[in-house]
Amino acid sequence: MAGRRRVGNLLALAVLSAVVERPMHPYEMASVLRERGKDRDMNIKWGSLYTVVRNLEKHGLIEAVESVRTGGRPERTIYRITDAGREELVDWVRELISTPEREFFRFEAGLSVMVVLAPDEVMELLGRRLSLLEQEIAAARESLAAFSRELSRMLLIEAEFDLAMREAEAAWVRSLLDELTSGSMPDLELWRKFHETGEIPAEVRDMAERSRTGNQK
Amino acid sequence: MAGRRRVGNLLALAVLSAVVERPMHPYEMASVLRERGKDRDMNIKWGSLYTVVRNLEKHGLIEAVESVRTGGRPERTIYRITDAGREELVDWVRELISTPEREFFRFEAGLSVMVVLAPDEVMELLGRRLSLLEQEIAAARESLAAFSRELSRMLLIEAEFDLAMREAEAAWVRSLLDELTSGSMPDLELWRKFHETGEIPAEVRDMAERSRTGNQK
DNA sequence: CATCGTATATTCGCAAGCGAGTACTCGTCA
DNA sequence: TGACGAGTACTCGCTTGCGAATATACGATG
Repeated sequence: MAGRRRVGNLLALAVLSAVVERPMHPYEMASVLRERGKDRDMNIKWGSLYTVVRNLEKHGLIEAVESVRTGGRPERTIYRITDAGREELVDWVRELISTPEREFFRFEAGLSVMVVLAPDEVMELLGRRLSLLEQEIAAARESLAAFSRELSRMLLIEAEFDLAMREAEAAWVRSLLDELTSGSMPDLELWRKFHETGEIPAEVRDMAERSRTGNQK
Repeated sequence: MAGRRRVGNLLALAVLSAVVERPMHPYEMASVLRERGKDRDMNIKWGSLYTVVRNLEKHGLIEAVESVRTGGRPERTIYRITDAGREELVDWVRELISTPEREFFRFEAGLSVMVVLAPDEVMELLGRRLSLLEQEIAAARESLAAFSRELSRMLLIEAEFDLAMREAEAAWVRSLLDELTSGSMPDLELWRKFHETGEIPAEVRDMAERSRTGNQK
């Protein structure tokens, strides 16, 4: 999965951002990252931690400093970041911030095959989505407000972004739902017919077949 | 990766949505899906096609009908959807539409570690992102308009969603950039200092350490 | 009719990812 | 004092994902 990154997993970014402050052993990285809520910003699976650390070492981005044994615990290997690692970290962050990447929302996949359901069911499902979204937004807003009282905004910027995206999604769903329920969405009757008749409309499919070429990106 | 889905890869959803119309062999599924632009709605890697098809068969969601040989071409196995497959398809779409799932934007990961860069650099990078986003949006808008001329809106709904999300992102970035350049973002001076001094501020980190608990979800 | 490019159709093998398991330690509460 | 639960620290092994390779057919072109 590397792409241009030698270790592609975002957990590697998190690890680098931890060891850049001081040398640590893997379990400590996990604690630090958890404490800072990084597992909420990235999709971190702790099962991958040791694999990722090993790969980072293999590529010279971090290096083992020493192995200490405290009490009877298993031996812990302490890693520190290398110059190459520091460079990778900075370069990676630059890229993540400066370069928009196509995100594939699971919702989008759902929308793109929604015609397998009846329109009325879709409306109901969208309604459910909207109300769940609203709940989440309320909770997120509240928790953000709570944190803001003791934390600089700059450290909460990701949470603000996340909130903004959810609000945008909710707004979009709301407007789609309006169009569907008010009946102002074109071809809605056609769609409904398919589901009473049974199957997919040759005419529309043909249209689809025809034009699909030369899209952006 | 399955979760509750027996075959977790979204390519499996696409495959099901293709074979629900008529039996096909794998390569034909690929052509059909490509033609319909499904590879733009989901993050499809064609290298996974045969693995996914095999897994779908293994779980009884599709089944082989026959193997035909046309000319000297390699033998093609034709699959049709089963009742279980139809059920899975419908249920999956229901879930995708009704249940919002936390998406992990790569940008968010970047934001969450942006403090490793100097504030002025971040502003520059955000500027670059914004202009790239604007280009993409313009292109997407244009291509959507082109398609709309010959295609029902309902078949372009995903593209509309995608566009809306990008617009929301652009708006958010623009407003962040404004706050940073106008200097209205709090603690900006503190941040700048770190980078002249050299390192991360104990005070702020401590704040961070303290409060992180009981977030939403 | 030799050649070349494009479409057809699939296989292979490595490596990444990660859920689940292991094993030990320490504090505490009865 | 011994049992228990929570935390510490890591390992294992299966599965999935996917880039790259393979091999043949077909039509166009010189």
